[in-house]
Amino acid sequence: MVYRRTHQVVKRLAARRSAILAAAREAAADGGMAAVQIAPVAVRAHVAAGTVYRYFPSKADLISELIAEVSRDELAAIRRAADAAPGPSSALAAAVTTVAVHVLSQRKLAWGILAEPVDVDVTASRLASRREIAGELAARIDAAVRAGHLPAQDTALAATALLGALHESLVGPLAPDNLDDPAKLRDAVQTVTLLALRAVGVMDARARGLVVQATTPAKALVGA
Amino acid sequence: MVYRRTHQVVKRLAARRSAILAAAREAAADGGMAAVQIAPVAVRAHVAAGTVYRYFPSKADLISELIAEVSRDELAAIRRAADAAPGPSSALAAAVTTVAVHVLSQRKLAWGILAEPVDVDVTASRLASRREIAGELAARIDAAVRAGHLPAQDTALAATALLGALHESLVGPLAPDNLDDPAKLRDAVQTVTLLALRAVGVMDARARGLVVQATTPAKALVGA
DNA sequence: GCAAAAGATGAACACCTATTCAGGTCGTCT
DNA sequence: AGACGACCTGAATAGGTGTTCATCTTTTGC
Repeated sequence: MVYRRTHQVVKRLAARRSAILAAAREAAADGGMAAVQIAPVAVRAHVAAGTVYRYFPSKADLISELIAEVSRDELAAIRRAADAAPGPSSALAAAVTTVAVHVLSQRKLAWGILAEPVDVDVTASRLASRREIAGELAARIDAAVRAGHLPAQDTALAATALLGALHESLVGPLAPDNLDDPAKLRDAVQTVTLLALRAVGVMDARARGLVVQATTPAKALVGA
Repeated sequence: MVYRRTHQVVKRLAARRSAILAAAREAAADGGMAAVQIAPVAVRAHVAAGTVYRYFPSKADLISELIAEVSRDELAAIRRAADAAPGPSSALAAAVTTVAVHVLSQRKLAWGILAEPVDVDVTASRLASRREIAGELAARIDAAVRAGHLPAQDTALAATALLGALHESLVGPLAPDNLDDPAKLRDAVQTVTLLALRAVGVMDARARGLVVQATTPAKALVGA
């Protein structure tokens, strides 16, 4: 006798898996990674603790997938914003702004994905996540360099530095804590974007223009 | 009968305390914060595990003091380098270079102090540490702004961003791993310093000059 | 409808390291 | 020297959470 999964069952299994991941994401979004514990996540997903282990070999795998998922979304958003820009410099500005906005709109989640201490080893997926995002930024910087808008430089290092600057200043422990006010929030995004653009060699005056352009379509996101 | 500590005993107690802290620092320097465990640290310091608790109420306190100590050293080095510079812009460049060099010369320790996951809560001392260093950088940026060398800006945010950029690009997970070669190491320091100076508004050409100036006295440190 | 297989359950287990504390040693005062 | 207090020791404890597994429930194939 050969047992075969019914289509319905396949769907239910997939749904459960998603539910568990979603539960983990919710937990992370509102309590940081520390809140991503097997038992509470299981409760949120309406399953038993043991069930989690039928879908993820270990907590480390669960968190790794969570990181990968968030990272994928982030990357897609960056590409979308950058591709919609009229030129390489605008694209870079848009990419930077997108990172800033996303990070700010989900601070706890971002902090958890990026740097919050976790009891299991998730360095590999964090590394992959950073590599993806930094890689995209590097590509945009490179495009601007090739277009002659920026001086030649080590784009990989520059991209990494930009990410560090964005993260530390917006969700790091020294990040201003009064960013609930949308106006301040937008200011922060603009300030940091300006810093980032100048860092890679955009002249001050031009950078200011790019920042304003890039922030305009992102305003809606900030509100969200 | 009133028991009084002999001078000799006072000295021995102080020495033990230092020994424990030093042991913790060594452990962190060669295995990261994860290696700072009570038992191994006690062994390194030639005392019993229980003795550690006669000097530090808890592991969190031990690590907090470790962070504070390293941070103090770092701050002193930054001030020394900056004060020795001929002008505000040079001072800023020197400060940034110093941070970069220090961080690179003790990567594991720096990573541990800054961001490595720890099982106890050390957010307070990490925060204090960042505040001190960022504050110093902010002061240097401010001086350059007042001297008319830089555009007006949110110096606190800028300082934070610079720190983030330095840390992420030099000791973060994406940091190049081939920095054992002194030449590459110097290149990395220069590249990042250049980025940082441009970020706060130093013009490209001038920034390049400042970087070279600032790196010259720091060469010796890089070798160390 | 029924047997066999897959899936789900959740209480019990395992593990790891910070922390404690009863007992021993050393230093201080008379 | 003797007695008392301070200090040190390190094996035992504690506590919290990821993981397992015997048992129950649901689904499949005939």
